Amino acid sequence: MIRVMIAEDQGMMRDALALLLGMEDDIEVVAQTGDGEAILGVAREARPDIALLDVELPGRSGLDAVAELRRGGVAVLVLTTFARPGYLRRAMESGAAGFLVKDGPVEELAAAIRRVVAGERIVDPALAAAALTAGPSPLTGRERDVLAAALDGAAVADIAARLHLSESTVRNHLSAAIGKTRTRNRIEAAQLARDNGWL
Amino acid sequence: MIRVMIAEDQGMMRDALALLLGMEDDIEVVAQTGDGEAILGVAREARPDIALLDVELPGRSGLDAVAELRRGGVAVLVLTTFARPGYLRRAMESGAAGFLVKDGPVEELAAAIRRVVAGERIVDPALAAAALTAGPSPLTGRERDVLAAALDGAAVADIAARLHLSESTVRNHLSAAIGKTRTRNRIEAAQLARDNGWL
DNA sequence: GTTTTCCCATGACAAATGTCCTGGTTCCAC
DNA sequence: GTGGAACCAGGACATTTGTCATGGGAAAAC
Repeated sequence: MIRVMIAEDQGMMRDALALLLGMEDDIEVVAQTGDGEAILGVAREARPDIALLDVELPGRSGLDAVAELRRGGVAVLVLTTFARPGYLRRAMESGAAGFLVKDGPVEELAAAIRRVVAGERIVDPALAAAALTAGPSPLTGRERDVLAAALDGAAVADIAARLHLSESTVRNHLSAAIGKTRTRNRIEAAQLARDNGWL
Repeated sequence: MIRVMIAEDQGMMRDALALLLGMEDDIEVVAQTGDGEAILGVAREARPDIALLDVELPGRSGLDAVAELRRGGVAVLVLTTFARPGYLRRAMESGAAGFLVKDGPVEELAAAIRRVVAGERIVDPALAAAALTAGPSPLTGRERDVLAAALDGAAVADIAARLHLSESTVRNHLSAAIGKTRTRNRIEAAQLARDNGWL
């Protein structure tokens, strides 16, 4: 019996996946949560063989929990809406055993779970190619911070205050990020970075 | 037997919903599509009693299809990830019989379908309140266009070219939109408008 | 037939943004 | 211990953005 836990914030999707997986003879859903913060605690409690993690979760990204779950002997299958190369890269670097996009048919899911438990690694081939061509993030830590803060339309002064920096420094980081992403302003830069999973 | 069609772009969600609804004794899933353009054609073919429509679909928003389905005698239940007041408003004004957010448990879905078929209207109370307090969109048609074009970080010159306007006109529309939304720049204005479902 | 609203457009101005330069610090790698 | 990279900061400058005043045309409302 394969013990599975599910971390997914959309209630309807979470329930549906749990019900469907529960119908498989060799799979048992032992825990569910919609909260990123709760993942590790729930896993410690339920001791699953494998965890199904969404990337975008309230509280804490599923990606942040991968390494720790791995250390606890739990295999991780990352499940996401967005096919972002940087997500795949981070998931794999943290030791995830598989990366699945929610676009595919449900049958893929149970199959992927079985293959992961059997020791295989699962990756969408098209996405893997994209991750390789896009390369790793060219951004430095601070550039990342500044872009993330710029994403919602904050002015330079706001960003500076939020990060405890001078306005000059913020503008320098922004300019560098715009240059590296070959975009024309902070917004394009921030959105490109987000879409590549660099934030 | 209630004949249901599903328009939803996430394959896994679509399959899962179809399977779950198919397990109900009185519900039969007669058609599925992941393409907004295809909704009307599929509905004509399958002649469902009720259509489950996602808002964000490739090709065409589910909201655009509501009025026409309604005219064809098909009840519409709008199902969306995002609880945006403007979506609810538009759905209801186009004649949708219900509006459900994907956050809730799956049991809600079958129940909502039965109630809609019985002639009731289904609305999330919290969301209805938000829609009422937020009021209708204050934006004029052109302001809407300009904000939508600004959403991805385009410069004034780009927007002007895209909409065949002068740069001055674009700046005037943007300024008006910023004023109406009580935001501080085009980005905040565009994001607020998007989050309210005004685009 | 007048008022209102929306649309388009200009010009002028202040403010914010993006670029480039300089120069300082720390930390790591070779 | 030297070079490189990341970090912080300031100043100067051109460009872009946002605001405001003004005015004309079209359509709908009264």
